Amino acid sequence: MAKLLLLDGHSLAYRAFYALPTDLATSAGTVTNAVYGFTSMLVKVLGDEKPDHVAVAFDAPGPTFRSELDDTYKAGRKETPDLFKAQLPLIREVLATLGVPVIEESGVEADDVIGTLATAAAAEGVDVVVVTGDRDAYQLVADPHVKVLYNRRGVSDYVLYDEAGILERTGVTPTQYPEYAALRGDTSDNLPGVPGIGEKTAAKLVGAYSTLEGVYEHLDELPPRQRANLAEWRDQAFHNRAMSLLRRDLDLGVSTADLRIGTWDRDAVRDLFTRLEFRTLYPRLLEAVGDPGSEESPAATLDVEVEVVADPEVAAGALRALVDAAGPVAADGRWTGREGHSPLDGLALAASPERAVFVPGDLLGEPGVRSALAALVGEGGPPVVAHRAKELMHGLAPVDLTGLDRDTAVMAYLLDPGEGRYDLDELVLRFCGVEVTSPDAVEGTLDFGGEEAARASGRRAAALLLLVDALREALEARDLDELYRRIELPLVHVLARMEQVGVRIDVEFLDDLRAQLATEIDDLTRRVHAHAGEPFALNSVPQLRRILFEKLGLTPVKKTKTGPSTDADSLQKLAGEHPIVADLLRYREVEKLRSTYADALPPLIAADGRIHATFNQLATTTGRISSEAPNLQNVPVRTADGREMRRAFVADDGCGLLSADYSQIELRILAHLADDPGLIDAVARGADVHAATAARVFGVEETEVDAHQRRFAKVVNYGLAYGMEAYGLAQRLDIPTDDAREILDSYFEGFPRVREYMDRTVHEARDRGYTTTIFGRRRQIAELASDNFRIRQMGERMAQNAPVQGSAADVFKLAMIDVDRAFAERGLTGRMILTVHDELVFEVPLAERVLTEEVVRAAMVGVVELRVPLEVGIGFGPNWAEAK
DNA sequence: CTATTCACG
DNA sequence: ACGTACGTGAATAGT
Repeated sequence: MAKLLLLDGHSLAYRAFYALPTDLATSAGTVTNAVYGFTSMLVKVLGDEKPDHVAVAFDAPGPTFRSELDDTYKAGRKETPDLFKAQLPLIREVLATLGVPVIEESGVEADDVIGTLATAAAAEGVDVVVVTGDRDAYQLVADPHVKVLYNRRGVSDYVLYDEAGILERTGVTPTQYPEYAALRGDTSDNLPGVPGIGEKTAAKLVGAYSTLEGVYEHLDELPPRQRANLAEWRDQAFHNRAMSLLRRDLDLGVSTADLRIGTWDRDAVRDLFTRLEFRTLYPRLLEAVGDPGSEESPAATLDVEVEVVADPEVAAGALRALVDAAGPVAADGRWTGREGHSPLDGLALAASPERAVFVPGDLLGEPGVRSALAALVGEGGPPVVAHRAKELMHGLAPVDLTGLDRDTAVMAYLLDPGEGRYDLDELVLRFCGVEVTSPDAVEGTLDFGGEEAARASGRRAAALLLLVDALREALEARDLDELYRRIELPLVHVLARMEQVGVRIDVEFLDDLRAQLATEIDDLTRRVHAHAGEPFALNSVPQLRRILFEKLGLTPVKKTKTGPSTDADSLQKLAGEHPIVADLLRYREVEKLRSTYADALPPLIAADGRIHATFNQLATTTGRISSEAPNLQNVPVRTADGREMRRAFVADDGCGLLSADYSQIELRILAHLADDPGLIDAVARGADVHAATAARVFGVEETEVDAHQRRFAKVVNYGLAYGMEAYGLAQRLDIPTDDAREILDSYFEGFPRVREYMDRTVHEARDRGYTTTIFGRRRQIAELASDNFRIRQMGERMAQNAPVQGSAADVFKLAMIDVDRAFAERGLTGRMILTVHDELVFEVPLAERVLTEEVVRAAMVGVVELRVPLEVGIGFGPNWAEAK
């Protein structure tokens, strides 16, 4: 039986456009999210439905019989974004290359074309599947030959409706659907339904009376409210029905036979997909529709022979054999618990994509196996490839992964730090077009002997060898390999060691602090309840809103999506209106300390009395490191009470904590990047950077700068790198926006190259689609191509900030590596324990303090030669609070 | 799962 | 009229 697939091109592409991020773009910056989404939908349904005929219908430009009937039709819709329109020609190009007929007819919509083609084909006995995101197509299912594959949302949420399915979903038959839709209305087409009649009532009425005419003949049988509304909205209802009825009798000049799937040019499709940078789609297309008759087809699945070794002797022998491998050796760790947080349950190793060995976890502890492993992955062994090597290092410890050469997750991060996810399976599919997941790995299968897990791990190790070549090529093509080798790769070792060392916690101190905070919270809770005149959940914003703005009648300052804001900024402004506000602010402060730090830290203390946070190298778009479980980069410091928390972070016996931080590193980076003589001079002169910049901006001697001027300059200095505007400056300085504008203007007059640099940076980012740092780190910024003014503006600020924040991150990471090396060279035993964007904290034996300070400073200051000197501040103390 | 708030650089 | 400085992680409430 023949089968015809009909797609509503416009509605599917539109869904894809909103479902996928617009940073899905080629490296040249062409946004392709709708093209990609639509094409992958097409490939998917071609594979699922295996039709022998196919066509895509588009809405023709210009008026249609519906807009003639109703000049407000679809008026409620937002204007079609340019970013979407620009992708339509590409979609047509994809379809043309694939040989899929595109049909559009002026005066009607895609749905009507589909209605016509479906009706004709069904009459010929052809099965029809209509793929669409438009519910009007439901009416076509009245014919038993026709089904609708409805795209509910996104690109992958589909449901296939036959007649029974429509009845179940809507409560009416396909034939009755237009009657039902007429009563219910369709807000997205600007067709209001009858008030008080929703899906349920509409279905009931149509079920009882079949048609609108039937409903209106029996109005007297209905409850008064419904009767009145139906009567009043009678014209609208009939209008709605006329609008949703599909045309099925168009003269399109094509017959079903014209839509038969033909051959397509394999090279042309591959070239097009390459140009669009669709790395996964080609193999998926081959999988879905088969090869259009050509010799060699790329391996879409991975054929790996995985040997599971069960004996220590055999395992050690296999490992020793790998040492002599000609090329790199890939390693994949297997955990049953949380990755990187428990011993390995097994390790797969591969020196070729065809073969892997899997060593079960219990064998890894055997002395013979361990020494063979140490020789394999340690110094002098072959280059090792791994994915998320830091976690593997934890799993292998005490064996050192000194031989690590390539961490594919880190490589993928450098290619696109905005991606956020770097799953091995996805990367291998994307970059190599190969499916890693074993075809015989059936979900839900019980894996008694761990055999399947072992095979999966072996396949991952083998796939790594394919992936690493593709990634290396991509890094080299973008000049990112130097950044990888010099900074990111050595950093993996430094971070792994930091996580293993951890930071010691003074539990007793923390307990005391916790008790104090709890007492104060109780007290404040009582006071706030008394002010409110009733108890309520203090942490609930809705409840607090009701108390403040309804019961107590305070004046809303600014609003959020859901109501007036209660953030600290707003509360501050309300402090004069009611005494509850001061207590509330204090409550928030103390509650934050308790919940986020005092209560959260103790459960994270390990058996060694230390907290081992995870430092994430792949988390930020700018290149910074982040910290989680816990976040040790936001431990309070700005207020005296908050700073107390830092006393809980202590040095081991006989040691102190040494804290070293770069002074104004971002401002210095900016001075360097902008090459502004004034700013370079102000920063280089040293004594007081903010006073020096103020002197230039306000045209006075540095010694004559008053406190206001210095504060203004300081806020501008910090805000500059973020693309701060007059309004933002005004907010922070609590001055009129006009005054802020004047300050900003004279600032840029004093440092003209800074403004030029900012403008240049944005332009370059717009042209290229990404920004770069001193060391070539890239950040893609798709927002710059947005048609939404606000999003585009945000993109401009990101583009201004990313090179500064990112270059500072480059320098800082390099400093971590250099300090680490210097410690080893100088025989220092201090250990790096924390990294906080521009601050490093070390646990240092008291006897080594002086030398360590010297070494740390020298390494940090000398890490890179900029147009301005780098400065480092150092403190030392028994705990983090006193190490400042 | 999202919104709000808030801690840090 | 809106929104307005970048980058994070975490707690809490509520749908």
